Amino acid sequence: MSKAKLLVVEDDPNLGDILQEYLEMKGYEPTLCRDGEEGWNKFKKDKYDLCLLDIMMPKKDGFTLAKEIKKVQEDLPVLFLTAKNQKDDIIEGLKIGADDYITKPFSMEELLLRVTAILRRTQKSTEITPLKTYEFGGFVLHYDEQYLEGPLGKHKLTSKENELIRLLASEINKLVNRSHALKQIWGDDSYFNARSMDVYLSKIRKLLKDDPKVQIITVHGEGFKLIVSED
Amino acid sequence: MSKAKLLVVEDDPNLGDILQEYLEMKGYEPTLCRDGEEGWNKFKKDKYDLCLLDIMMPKKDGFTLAKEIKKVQEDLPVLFLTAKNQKDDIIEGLKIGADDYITKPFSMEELLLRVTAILRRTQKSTEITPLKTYEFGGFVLHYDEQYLEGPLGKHKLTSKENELIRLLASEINKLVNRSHALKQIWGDDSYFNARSMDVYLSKIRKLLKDDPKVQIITVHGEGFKLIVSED
DNA sequence: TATAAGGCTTAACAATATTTAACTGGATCC
DNA sequence: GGATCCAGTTAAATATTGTTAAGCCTTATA
Repeated sequence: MSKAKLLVVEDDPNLGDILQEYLEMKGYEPTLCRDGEEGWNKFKKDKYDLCLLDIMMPKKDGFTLAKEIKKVQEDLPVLFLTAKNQKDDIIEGLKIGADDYITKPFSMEELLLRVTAILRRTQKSTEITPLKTYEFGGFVLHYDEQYLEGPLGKHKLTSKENELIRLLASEINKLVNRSHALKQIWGDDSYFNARSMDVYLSKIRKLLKDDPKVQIITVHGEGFKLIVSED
Repeated sequence: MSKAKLLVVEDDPNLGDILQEYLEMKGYEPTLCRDGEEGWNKFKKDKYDLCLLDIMMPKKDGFTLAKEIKKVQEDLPVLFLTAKNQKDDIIEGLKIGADDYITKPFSMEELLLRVTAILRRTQKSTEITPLKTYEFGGFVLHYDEQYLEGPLGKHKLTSKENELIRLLASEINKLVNRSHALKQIWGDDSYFNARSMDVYLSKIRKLLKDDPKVQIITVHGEGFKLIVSED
Protein backbone atom coordinates (compact mmCIF):
# COMPACT_ATOMS: atom_id res chain seq x y z
CA MET A 1 0.00 0.00 0.00
CA SER A 2 1.21 3.51 -0.70
CA LYS A 3 1.66 6.16 1.94
CA ALA A 4 -1.47 7.27 3.73
CA LYS A 5 -2.31 10.90 3.03
CA LEU A 6 -3.06 13.04 6.04
CA LEU A 7 -4.65 16.48 6.07
CA VAL A 8 -3.16 18.32 9.03
CA VAL A 9 -4.81 21.61 9.97
CA GLU A 10 -3.13 23.37 12.87
CA ASP A 11 -2.64 27.08 13.35
CA ASP A 12 0.13 26.91 15.93
CA PRO A 13 3.18 27.09 13.66
CA ASN A 14 5.42 25.26 16.10
CA LEU A 15 3.15 22.32 16.60
CA GLY A 16 2.25 22.29 12.93
CA ASP A 17 5.82 21.98 11.79
CA ILE A 18 6.57 19.36 14.37
CA LEU A 19 3.55 17.32 13.37
CA GLN A 20 4.45 17.51 9.73
CA GLU A 21 8.02 16.52 10.31
CA TYR A 22 7.15 13.66 12.60
CA LEU A 23 4.43 12.19 10.45
CA GLU A 24 6.64 12.39 7.42
CA MET A 25 9.37 10.59 9.25
CA LYS A 26 6.95 7.86 10.24
CA GLY A 27 6.06 7.16 6.65
CA TYR A 28 2.93 9.23 6.14
CA GLU A 29 2.28 11.96 3.63
CA PRO A 30 1.04 14.95 5.60
CA THR A 31 -0.25 18.18 4.09
CA LEU A 32 -0.04 21.05 6.54
CA CYS A 33 -2.57 23.89 6.57
CA ARG A 34 -2.52 26.91 8.83
CA ASP A 35 -6.24 27.52 9.17
CA GLY A 36 -9.61 26.02 8.42
CA GLU A 37 -10.09 27.83 5.16
CA GLU A 38 -6.79 26.64 3.77
CA GLY A 39 -7.70 23.19 5.01
CA TRP A 40 -10.96 23.29 3.12
CA ASN A 41 -9.22 24.30 -0.08
CA LYS A 42 -6.68 21.52 0.19
CA PHE A 43 -9.42 19.04 0.95
CA LYS A 44 -11.26 19.94 -2.22
CA LYS A 45 -8.15 19.55 -4.34
CA ASP A 46 -7.02 16.17 -3.13
CA LYS A 47 -8.08 12.88 -1.62
CA TYR A 48 -7.03 12.10 1.96
CA ASP A 49 -7.13 9.10 4.24
CA LEU A 50 -7.37 10.94 7.55
CA CYS A 51 -7.75 14.49 8.86
CA LEU A 52 -6.01 15.87 11.92
CA LEU A 53 -7.88 18.99 12.91
CA ASP A 54 -7.14 21.53 15.56
CA ILE A 55 -10.37 22.91 16.98
CA MET A 56 -9.60 26.51 17.76
CA MET A 57 -8.36 28.15 14.59
CA PRO A 58 -8.76 31.47 12.88
CA LYS A 59 -11.10 31.91 9.91
CA LYS A 60 -12.73 28.51 10.20
CA ASP A 61 -12.68 26.34 13.29
CA GLY A 62 -12.10 22.60 13.26
CA PHE A 63 -15.73 21.64 13.80
CA THR A 64 -17.06 23.69 10.99
CA LEU A 65 -14.41 22.31 8.73
CA ALA A 66 -15.16 18.76 9.83
CA LYS A 67 -18.86 19.23 9.18
CA GLU A 68 -18.22 20.56 5.71
CA ILE A 69 -15.84 17.74 4.96
CA LYS A 70 -18.29 15.11 6.20
CA LYS A 71 -20.96 16.55 3.95
CA VAL A 72 -18.78 15.78 0.96
CA GLN A 73 -17.05 12.64 2.16
CA GLU A 74 -18.84 11.06 5.03
CA ASP A 75 -16.40 8.23 5.66
CA LEU A 76 -13.25 10.32 5.97
CA PRO A 77 -12.07 9.86 9.57
CA VAL A 78 -11.18 12.86 11.66
CA LEU A 79 -8.87 13.09 14.65
CA PHE A 80 -9.42 16.28 16.63
CA LEU A 81 -6.59 17.95 18.49
CA THR A 82 -8.15 19.69 21.47
CA ALA A 83 -6.99 21.66 24.44
CA LYS A 84 -7.53 19.95 27.76
CA ASN A 85 -10.60 21.83 28.91
CA GLN A 86 -12.72 21.61 25.82
CA LYS A 87 -14.82 18.70 26.85
CA ASP A 88 -18.00 20.18 25.45
CA ASP A 89 -16.19 20.69 22.20
CA ILE A 90 -15.16 17.10 22.17
CA ILE A 91 -18.65 15.81 22.71
CA GLU A 92 -19.83 18.13 19.99
CA GLY A 93 -17.11 16.84 17.74
CA LEU A 94 -17.92 13.21 18.24
CA LYS A 95 -21.51 13.93 17.28
CA ILE A 96 -20.37 14.92 13.84
CA GLY A 97 -19.02 11.44 13.36
CA ALA A 98 -15.38 11.98 14.04
CA ASP A 99 -13.41 8.91 14.89
CA ASP A 100 -11.39 10.18 17.77
CA TYR A 101 -9.84 13.06 19.59
CA ILE A 102 -6.60 13.63 21.47
CA THR A 103 -6.05 16.25 24.13
CA LYS A 104 -3.12 18.63 24.07
CA PRO A 105 -0.46 18.34 25.12
CA PHE A 106 0.13 14.90 23.69
CA SER A 107 3.28 13.00 22.94
CA MET A 108 4.21 12.05 19.41
CA GLU A 109 3.95 8.41 20.38
CA GLU A 110 0.39 8.84 21.56
CA LEU A 111 -0.50 10.57 18.36
CA LEU A 112 1.07 7.84 16.30
CA LEU A 113 -0.88 5.20 18.17
CA ARG A 114 -4.12 7.00 17.40
CA VAL A 115 -3.33 7.57 13.79
CA THR A 116 -2.35 3.97 13.15
CA ALA A 117 -5.38 2.73 15.06
CA ILE A 118 -7.78 4.81 13.02
CA LEU A 119 -6.17 3.93 9.74
CA ARG A 120 -6.19 0.29 10.61
CA ARG A 121 -9.84 0.44 11.49
CA THR A 122 -10.93 2.30 8.41
CA GLN A 123 -8.64 0.81 5.83
CA LYS A 124 -9.24 -2.79 6.66
CA SER A 125 -12.34 -2.85 4.51
CA THR A 126 -10.29 -2.46 1.36
CA GLU A 127 -7.56 -4.93 2.09
CA ILE A 128 -7.83 -8.54 3.05
CA THR A 129 -6.36 -8.63 6.53
CA PRO A 130 -6.62 -11.61 8.80
CA LEU A 131 -8.98 -10.99 11.69
CA LYS A 132 -7.15 -10.04 14.84
CA THR A 133 -7.51 -12.38 17.78
CA TYR A 134 -5.87 -12.47 21.18
CA GLU A 135 -5.55 -15.64 23.21
CA PHE A 136 -5.12 -15.85 26.95
CA GLY A 137 -5.89 -18.73 29.27
CA GLY A 138 -9.11 -20.33 28.17
CA PHE A 139 -10.21 -17.28 26.22
CA VAL A 140 -9.93 -15.93 22.72
CA LEU A 141 -10.73 -12.31 22.10
CA HIS A 142 -12.01 -11.83 18.57
CA TYR A 143 -11.16 -8.20 18.42
CA ASP A 144 -12.38 -7.32 14.96
CA GLU A 145 -15.59 -9.22 15.41
CA GLN A 146 -15.95 -7.86 18.90
CA TYR A 147 -16.74 -10.92 20.94
CA LEU A 148 -15.04 -12.99 23.58
CA GLU A 149 -14.87 -16.75 23.32
CA GLY A 150 -14.59 -18.42 26.71
CA PRO A 151 -14.87 -21.87 28.25
CA LEU A 152 -18.62 -21.37 28.52
CA GLY A 153 -19.23 -19.99 25.08
CA LYS A 154 -19.22 -16.78 23.13
CA HIS A 155 -20.07 -13.40 24.54
CA LYS A 156 -20.69 -10.22 22.61
CA LEU A 157 -18.69 -7.21 23.73
CA THR A 158 -19.29 -3.51 23.64
CA SER A 159 -16.54 -1.51 22.02
CA LYS A 160 -15.18 -0.24 25.31
CA GLU A 161 -15.02 -3.75 26.71
CA ASN A 162 -13.40 -4.87 23.51
CA GLU A 163 -10.71 -2.19 23.62
CA LEU A 164 -9.96 -2.73 27.27
CA ILE A 165 -9.65 -6.49 26.97
CA ARG A 166 -7.40 -6.06 23.99
CA LEU A 167 -5.14 -3.72 25.90
CA LEU A 168 -4.91 -6.20 28.74
CA ALA A 169 -4.48 -9.20 26.48
CA SER A 170 -1.70 -7.58 24.52
CA GLU A 171 0.25 -7.09 27.74
CA ILE A 172 -0.24 -10.40 29.49
CA ASN A 173 1.37 -10.54 32.94
CA LYS A 174 2.58 -7.01 32.50
CA LEU A 175 1.42 -3.84 34.15
CA VAL A 176 -0.92 -1.63 32.16
CA ASN A 177 -0.65 1.91 33.37
CA ARG A 178 -3.99 3.43 34.35
CA SER A 179 -3.36 6.75 32.78
CA HIS A 180 -2.07 5.18 29.60
CA ALA A 181 -5.14 3.01 29.29
CA LEU A 182 -7.39 6.00 29.80
CA LYS A 183 -5.65 8.06 27.19
CA GLN A 184 -5.62 5.14 24.85
CA ILE A 185 -9.27 4.21 25.10
CA TRP A 186 -11.11 7.20 26.52
CA GLY A 187 -8.99 9.95 25.02
CA ASP A 188 -7.84 11.49 28.24
CA ASP A 189 -7.21 10.83 31.86
CA SER A 190 -9.96 12.52 33.85
CA TYR A 191 -11.80 11.64 37.01
CA PHE A 192 -15.00 10.48 35.39
CA ASN A 193 -13.29 8.53 32.67
CA ALA A 194 -11.32 6.78 35.35
CA ARG A 195 -14.53 5.83 37.16
CA SER A 196 -16.00 4.66 33.92
CA MET A 197 -12.99 2.46 33.33
CA ASP A 198 -13.39 0.97 36.79
CA VAL A 199 -16.93 0.05 35.91
CA TYR A 200 -15.67 -1.72 32.82
CA LEU A 201 -12.96 -3.50 34.72
CA SER A 202 -15.63 -4.81 37.01
CA LYS A 203 -17.66 -6.07 34.06
CA ILE A 204 -14.64 -7.70 32.51
CA ARG A 205 -13.73 -9.42 35.75
CA LYS A 206 -17.14 -11.05 35.71
CA LEU A 207 -16.57 -12.31 32.20
CA LEU A 208 -13.20 -13.73 33.16
CA LYS A 209 -14.63 -15.64 36.13
CA ASP A 210 -15.21 -18.61 33.86
CA ASP A 211 -11.52 -19.48 33.98
CA PRO A 212 -9.80 -19.55 37.38
CA LYS A 213 -6.38 -19.33 35.76
CA VAL A 214 -7.13 -15.85 34.49
CA GLN A 215 -7.48 -12.79 36.68
CA ILE A 216 -7.02 -9.05 36.65
CA ILE A 217 -4.82 -7.79 39.45
CA THR A 218 -4.78 -4.16 40.42
CA VAL A 219 -1.62 -2.41 41.42
CA HIS A 220 -2.79 0.37 43.67
CA GLY A 221 -2.13 3.79 42.21
CA GLU A 222 -0.35 2.35 39.20
CA GLY A 223 -2.64 0.29 37.05
CA PHE A 224 -3.56 -3.35 36.55
CA LYS A 225 -2.40 -6.49 34.88
CA LEU A 226 -3.95 -9.50 33.29
CA ILE A 227 -2.44 -12.53 34.95
CA VAL A 228 -2.54 -15.93 33.31
CA SER A 229 -1.24 -18.60 35.67
CA GLU A 230 0.25 -21.90 34.63
CA ASP A 231 -1.19 -24.89 36.47
CA MET B 1 12.13 -10.23 29.56
CA SER B 2 14.87 -8.63 31.55
CA LYS B 3 15.05 -4.98 32.41
CA ALA B 4 15.18 -2.55 29.52
CA LYS B 5 18.54 -0.79 29.32
CA LEU B 6 18.40 2.97 28.95
CA LEU B 7 21.27 5.22 27.96
CA VAL B 8 20.67 8.52 29.74
CA VAL B 9 22.89 11.42 28.70
CA GLU B 10 22.26 14.59 30.69
CA ASP B 11 24.80 17.16 31.85
CA ASP B 12 22.70 18.79 34.53
CA PRO B 13 23.81 16.76 37.55
CA ASN B 14 20.57 17.34 39.45
CA LEU B 15 18.28 16.21 36.70
CA GLY B 16 20.62 13.39 35.81
CA ASP B 17 20.51 11.94 39.29
CA ILE B 18 16.76 12.28 39.53
CA LEU B 19 16.30 10.57 36.19
CA GLN B 20 18.54 7.72 37.13
CA GLU B 21 16.95 7.24 40.49
CA TYR B 22 13.42 7.37 39.13
CA LEU B 23 13.99 5.09 36.18
CA GLU B 24 15.67 2.58 38.40
CA MET B 25 12.71 2.67 40.71
CA LYS B 26 10.40 2.00 37.81
CA GLY B 27 12.26 -1.15 36.90
CA TYR B 28 14.58 0.05 34.18
CA GLU B 29 18.32 -0.18 34.03
CA PRO B 30 19.59 3.33 33.31
CA THR B 31 23.20 4.22 32.59
CA LEU B 32 23.88 7.86 33.31
CA CYS B 33 26.43 9.86 31.30
CA ARG B 34 27.40 13.45 31.91
CA ASP B 35 28.19 14.51 28.38
CA GLY B 36 27.91 13.38 24.79
CA GLU B 37 31.37 11.96 24.62
CA GLU B 38 30.86 9.76 27.63
CA GLY B 39 27.53 8.76 26.14
CA TRP B 40 29.21 7.67 22.94
CA ASN B 41 31.73 5.58 24.81
CA LYS B 42 29.06 3.84 26.81
CA PHE B 43 27.02 3.24 23.70
CA LYS B 44 29.93 1.50 22.01
CA LYS B 45 30.54 -0.73 24.99
CA ASP B 46 27.02 -1.96 25.55
CA LYS B 47 23.67 -2.68 23.96
CA TYR B 48 20.74 -0.43 24.85
CA ASP B 49 17.00 -0.42 24.27
CA LEU B 50 16.42 3.33 24.36
CA CYS B 51 18.41 6.59 24.55
CA LEU B 52 17.36 9.65 26.53
CA LEU B 53 19.45 12.51 25.23
CA ASP B 54 19.73 16.08 26.39
CA ILE B 55 20.42 18.38 23.47
CA MET B 56 22.65 21.06 24.91
CA MET B 57 25.67 19.40 26.40
CA PRO B 58 29.36 20.06 26.64
CA LYS B 59 31.87 18.23 24.42
CA LYS B 60 29.28 16.62 22.18
CA ASP B 61 25.69 17.78 21.81
CA GLY B 62 22.69 15.47 21.69
CA PHE B 63 22.17 15.81 17.94
CA THR B 64 25.68 14.82 17.05
CA LEU B 65 25.52 11.90 19.42
CA ALA B 66 22.17 10.79 18.05
CA LYS B 67 23.45 10.92 14.49
CA GLU B 68 26.48 8.86 15.35
CA ILE B 69 24.36 6.35 17.19
CA LYS B 70 21.86 6.07 14.36
CA LYS B 71 24.68 5.43 11.93
CA VAL B 72 25.68 2.36 13.90
CA GLN B 73 22.26 1.23 15.07
CA GLU B 74 19.48 2.71 12.99
CA ASP B 75 16.62 1.20 14.99
CA LEU B 76 17.68 2.28 18.46
CA PRO B 77 14.92 4.64 19.60
CA VAL B 78 15.88 8.10 20.84
CA LEU B 79 13.95 10.44 23.09
CA PHE B 80 15.25 14.01 23.24
CA LEU B 81 15.03 16.22 26.30
CA THR B 82 14.70 19.76 24.99
CA ALA B 83 14.31 23.19 26.50
CA LYS B 84 10.85 24.63 26.16
CA ASN B 85 9.72 25.94 22.80
CA GLN B 86 12.92 25.14 20.96
CA LYS B 87 10.94 24.33 17.87
CA ASP B 88 14.02 24.18 15.68
CA ASP B 89 15.66 21.76 18.05
CA ILE B 90 12.62 19.56 18.05
CA ILE B 91 12.38 19.48 14.29
CA GLU B 92 16.07 18.90 13.92
CA GLY B 93 15.73 16.03 16.35
CA LEU B 94 12.82 14.50 14.48
CA LYS B 95 14.75 14.76 11.24
CA ILE B 96 17.55 12.79 12.76
CA GLY B 97 15.00 10.15 13.58
CA ALA B 98 14.03 10.78 17.16
CA ASP B 99 10.99 8.82 18.24
CA ASP B 100 9.73 11.51 20.52
CA TYR B 101 10.76 14.55 22.49
CA ILE B 102 9.83 16.00 25.84
CA THR B 103 10.23 19.64 26.79
CA LYS B 104 11.80 20.70 30.04
CA PRO B 105 10.63 21.05 32.64
CA PHE B 106 8.73 17.79 32.62
CA SER B 107 7.29 15.59 35.30
CA MET B 108 8.62 12.11 35.87
CA GLU B 109 5.17 10.71 35.10
CA GLU B 110 5.20 12.31 31.68
CA LEU B 111 8.62 10.94 31.00
CA LEU B 112 7.61 7.49 32.08
CA LEU B 113 4.60 7.50 29.79
CA ARG B 114 6.79 8.36 26.83
CA VAL B 115 9.42 5.82 27.70
CA THR B 116 6.90 3.03 28.11
CA ALA B 117 5.11 4.06 24.94
CA ILE B 118 8.28 3.86 22.90
CA LEU B 119 9.43 0.62 24.43
CA ARG B 120 6.03 -0.92 23.98
CA ARG B 121 6.08 -0.14 20.31
CA THR B 122 9.64 -1.08 19.60
CA GLN B 123 9.89 -4.15 21.74
CA LYS B 124 6.55 -5.59 20.63
CA SER B 125 7.57 -8.90 22.05
CA THR B 126 4.65 -11.25 21.79
CA GLU B 127 6.28 -13.60 24.21
CA ILE B 128 4.53 -13.77 27.51
CA THR B 129 6.45 -12.69 30.55
CA PRO B 130 6.79 -15.57 32.99
CA LEU B 131 5.31 -15.00 36.42
CA LYS B 132 7.92 -14.01 38.95
CA THR B 133 8.26 -15.79 42.29
CA TYR B 134 10.68 -15.42 45.20
CA GLU B 135 11.41 -18.18 47.68
CA PHE B 136 12.72 -17.77 51.22
CA GLY B 137 12.41 -20.13 54.15
CA GLY B 138 8.99 -21.71 54.10
CA PHE B 139 7.55 -18.99 51.92
CA VAL B 140 7.02 -18.34 48.26
CA LEU B 141 6.17 -14.83 47.18
CA HIS B 142 4.09 -14.90 44.02
CA TYR B 143 4.94 -11.40 43.00
CA ASP B 144 2.89 -10.99 39.86
CA GLU B 145 -0.14 -12.64 41.37
CA GLN B 146 0.37 -10.64 44.51
CA TYR B 147 0.06 -13.26 47.19
CA LEU B 148 2.32 -14.96 49.71
CA GLU B 149 2.33 -18.71 50.09
CA GLY B 150 3.37 -19.75 53.59
CA PRO B 151 3.37 -22.84 55.78
CA LEU B 152 -0.22 -22.09 56.79
CA GLY B 153 -1.56 -21.28 53.34
CA LYS B 154 -1.94 -18.47 50.89
CA HIS B 155 -2.36 -14.87 51.86
CA LYS B 156 -3.34 -12.04 49.53
CA LEU B 157 -1.08 -9.03 49.59
CA THR B 158 -1.60 -5.37 48.93
CA SER B 159 0.67 -3.74 46.37
CA LYS B 160 2.89 -2.11 48.95
CA GLU B 161 3.28 -5.29 50.98
CA ASN B 162 4.08 -7.09 47.77
CA GLU B 163 6.77 -4.64 46.76
CA LEU B 164 8.34 -4.55 50.16
CA ILE B 165 8.50 -8.32 50.53
CA ARG B 166 10.01 -8.59 47.10
CA LEU B 167 12.70 -6.13 48.00
CA LEU B 168 13.51 -8.07 51.13
CA ALA B 169 13.34 -11.44 49.42
CA SER B 170 15.66 -10.37 46.66
CA GLU B 171 18.29 -9.41 49.23
CA ILE B 172 18.14 -12.32 51.64
CA ASN B 173 20.49 -11.97 54.60
CA LYS B 174 21.71 -8.68 53.20
CA LEU B 175 21.08 -5.19 54.46
CA VAL B 176 18.36 -3.23 52.72
CA ASN B 177 19.02 0.43 53.12
CA ARG B 178 16.04 2.34 54.48
CA SER B 179 16.37 5.28 52.20
CA HIS B 180 16.92 3.07 49.22
CA ALA B 181 13.80 1.07 49.96
CA LEU B 182 11.77 4.23 50.31
CA LYS B 183 12.94 5.63 47.02
CA GLN B 184 12.43 2.30 45.36
CA ILE B 185 8.87 1.75 46.51
CA TRP B 186 7.48 5.09 47.63
CA GLY B 187 9.33 7.29 45.19
CA ASP B 188 11.12 9.39 47.74
CA ASP B 189 12.53 9.35 51.21
CA SER B 190 10.33 11.58 53.33
CA TYR B 191 9.23 11.49 56.93
CA PHE B 192 5.71 10.28 56.28
CA ASN B 193 6.70 7.71 53.74
CA ALA B 194 9.18 6.36 56.25
CA ARG B 195 6.45 6.04 58.86
CA SER B 196 4.27 4.37 56.30
CA MET B 197 6.98 1.88 55.55
CA ASP B 198 7.31 1.11 59.25
CA VAL B 199 3.64 0.30 59.33
CA TYR B 200 4.12 -2.13 56.48
CA LEU B 201 7.15 -3.71 58.06
CA SER B 202 5.05 -4.37 61.09
CA LYS B 203 2.35 -6.02 58.97
CA ILE B 204 4.87 -8.13 57.15
CA ARG B 205 6.47 -9.29 60.36
CA LYS B 206 3.11 -10.65 61.39
CA LEU B 207 2.82 -12.57 58.15
CA LEU B 208 6.26 -14.05 58.58
CA LYS B 209 5.50 -15.33 62.09
CA ASP B 210 4.33 -18.59 60.56
CA ASP B 211 7.93 -19.68 60.04
CA PRO B 212 10.40 -19.25 62.95
CA LYS B 213 13.35 -19.58 60.61
CA VAL B 214 12.45 -16.31 58.92
CA GLN B 215 12.62 -12.89 60.50
CA ILE B 216 13.20 -9.26 59.71
CA ILE B 217 15.83 -7.62 61.85
CA THR B 218 16.46 -3.92 61.92
CA VAL B 219 19.82 -2.24 61.82
CA HIS B 220 19.32 0.95 63.73
CA GLY B 221 19.72 4.01 61.57
CA GLU B 222 20.68 1.91 58.56
CA GLY B 223 17.87 -0.32 57.42
CA PHE B 224 16.77 -3.91 57.82
CA LYS B 225 17.37 -7.37 56.51
CA LEU B 226 15.46 -10.52 55.94
CA ILE B 227 17.19 -13.29 57.83
CA VAL B 228 16.63 -16.88 56.84
CA SER B 229 18.33 -19.30 59.23
CA GLU B 230 19.49 -22.75 58.27
CA ASP B 231 18.54 -24.88 61.31
C1' DT C 1 -42.29 9.87 15.52
C1' DA C 2 -43.02 7.25 19.65
C1' DT C 3 -40.94 3.41 21.86
C1' DA C 4 -37.56 0.19 23.07
C1' DA C 5 -32.87 -1.33 23.56
C1' DG C 6 -28.12 -0.90 24.08
C1' DG C 7 -23.96 1.45 25.45
C1' DC C 8 -21.68 4.69 28.16
C1' DT C 9 -21.44 7.76 32.02
C1' DT C 10 -22.56 9.36 36.52
C1' DA C 11 -23.97 8.68 41.14
C1' DA C 12 -24.05 6.27 45.31
C1' DC C 13 -22.37 3.27 48.44
C1' DA C 14 -19.17 -0.65 49.92
C1' DA C 15 -14.75 -2.56 50.46
C1' DT C 16 -9.69 -2.03 50.52
C1' DA C 17 -5.32 0.21 50.55
C1' DT C 18 -2.53 3.68 52.16
C1' DT C 19 -1.27 7.47 54.97
C1' DT C 20 -1.27 10.03 59.18
C1' DA C 21 -1.58 10.35 64.06
C1' DA C 22 -0.81 8.85 68.61
C1' DC C 23 1.27 6.33 71.85
C1' DT C 24 5.07 3.14 73.26
C1' DG C 25 9.36 0.98 73.83
C1' DG C 26 14.44 0.83 72.61
C1' DA C 27 18.77 2.49 71.18
C1' DT C 28 22.25 5.95 71.36
C1' DC C 29 24.79 9.70 73.19
C1' DC C 30 26.22 12.42 76.64
C1' DG D 1 20.31 7.88 84.17
C1' DG D 2 18.02 11.37 81.34
C1' DA D 3 17.36 13.47 76.86
C1' DT D 4 16.59 12.54 72.32
C1' DC D 5 15.96 10.26 68.22
C1' DC D 6 14.49 6.19 65.80
C1' DA D 7 11.47 2.37 65.22
C1' DG D 8 7.14 -0.81 66.47
C1' DT D 9 2.41 -1.05 66.90
C1' DT D 10 -2.34 0.13 66.75
C1' DA D 11 -6.07 2.82 65.39
C1' DA D 12 -8.23 6.62 62.97
C1' DA D 13 -8.47 9.34 58.78
C1' DT D 14 -8.03 9.55 53.62
C1' DA D 15 -7.76 7.96 49.21
C1' DT D 16 -8.44 4.69 45.83
C1' DT D 17 -10.88 1.06 43.78
C1' DG D 18 -15.08 -2.36 43.29
C1' DT D 19 -19.80 -2.85 42.44
C1' DT D 20 -24.49 -1.92 41.45
C1' DA D 21 -27.95 0.72 39.72
C1' DA D 22 -29.92 4.80 37.78
C1' DG D 23 -29.82 8.22 34.07
C1' DC D 24 -28.86 9.85 29.58
C1' DC D 25 -27.85 9.64 25.12
C1' DT D 26 -28.02 7.38 20.51
C1' DT D 27 -29.68 4.08 17.49
C1' DA D 28 -32.79 0.66 15.98
C1' DT D 29 -37.54 -0.61 15.24
C1' DA D 30 -42.17 -0.41 14.75
